[in-house]
Amino acid sequence: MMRDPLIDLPGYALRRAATATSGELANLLKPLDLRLSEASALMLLGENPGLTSSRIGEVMGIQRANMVPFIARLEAAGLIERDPIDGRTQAILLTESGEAKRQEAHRIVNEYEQSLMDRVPAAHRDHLLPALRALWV
Amino acid sequence: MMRDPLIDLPGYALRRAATATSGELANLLKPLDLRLSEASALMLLGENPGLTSSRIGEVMGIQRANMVPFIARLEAAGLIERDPIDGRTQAILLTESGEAKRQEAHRIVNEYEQSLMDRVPAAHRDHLLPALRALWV
DNA sequence: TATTGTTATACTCTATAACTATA
DNA sequence: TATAGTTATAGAGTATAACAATA
Repeated sequence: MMRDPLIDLPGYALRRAATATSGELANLLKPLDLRLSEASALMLLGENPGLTSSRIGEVMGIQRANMVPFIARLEAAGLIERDPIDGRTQAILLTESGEAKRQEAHRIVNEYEQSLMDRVPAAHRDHLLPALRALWV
Repeated sequence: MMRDPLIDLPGYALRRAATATSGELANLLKPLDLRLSEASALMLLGENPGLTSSRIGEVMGIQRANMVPFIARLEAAGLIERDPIDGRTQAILLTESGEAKRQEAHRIVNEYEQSLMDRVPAAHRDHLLPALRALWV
């Protein structure tokens, strides 16, 4: 009854899939009062304590300028603390409550990621991640 | 030298791939003064003249409330016009200049989508779209 | 001179609630 | 009573330019 010229475009499908799944996971994280990007940062810091703000931004693809309110919110929530390295650089560390929050987030995220893969037909499943990596410069 | 626990998560890779590629295409469309979503709408209207605002929103996953400024901007740019169906419903039609813009956008988008697929290793290429469709509810 | 963190600002996309006019 | 379009508003992510303090 109508022809949709968009659904055959991989880039369009990529955007739709990303916004749909991001919204789902964001809702699962809402009870923790964590945004998606914040949960990601906690997980990154869990494996790499003491990263600087700039370095976190590089890894996660967030610009330095945008890291300022980002880190400030995590600090205000008591999840991280800053440990000065020298006069201009600060190591970011999880607080005790940040580590607890990280564990909760980790469980929710991993469970969701598993459910995502379950939704992908088995024949395509192993191809998804490598294909995505090729697009994500 | 650092372990990134995020890059193995398909949902995370999906977001990164989507934002990276969306940004690239958005830049290609900037000379046309078209946003990504606007180019998509023009392409949709090209195949389906006379869709209502609500219907466009349903197909593209944009909420009714957000369609108002969206359609208003396209109208202000002279790319579409509204043709009242009854007292509360209006068909959206491409103007002549909207159709011209649609053709330009179509060329740029299709070229970019092709380049996207070229970036995906051949072994994974045919799996990408079906995998994405399974995630995009 | 280059880098880290910062301020200020703007734009795009998404989300929610509630209103109006009409079917 | 349900629907199409609308208003208002907020939040999240991204982008750019410019600055201060420090290395």
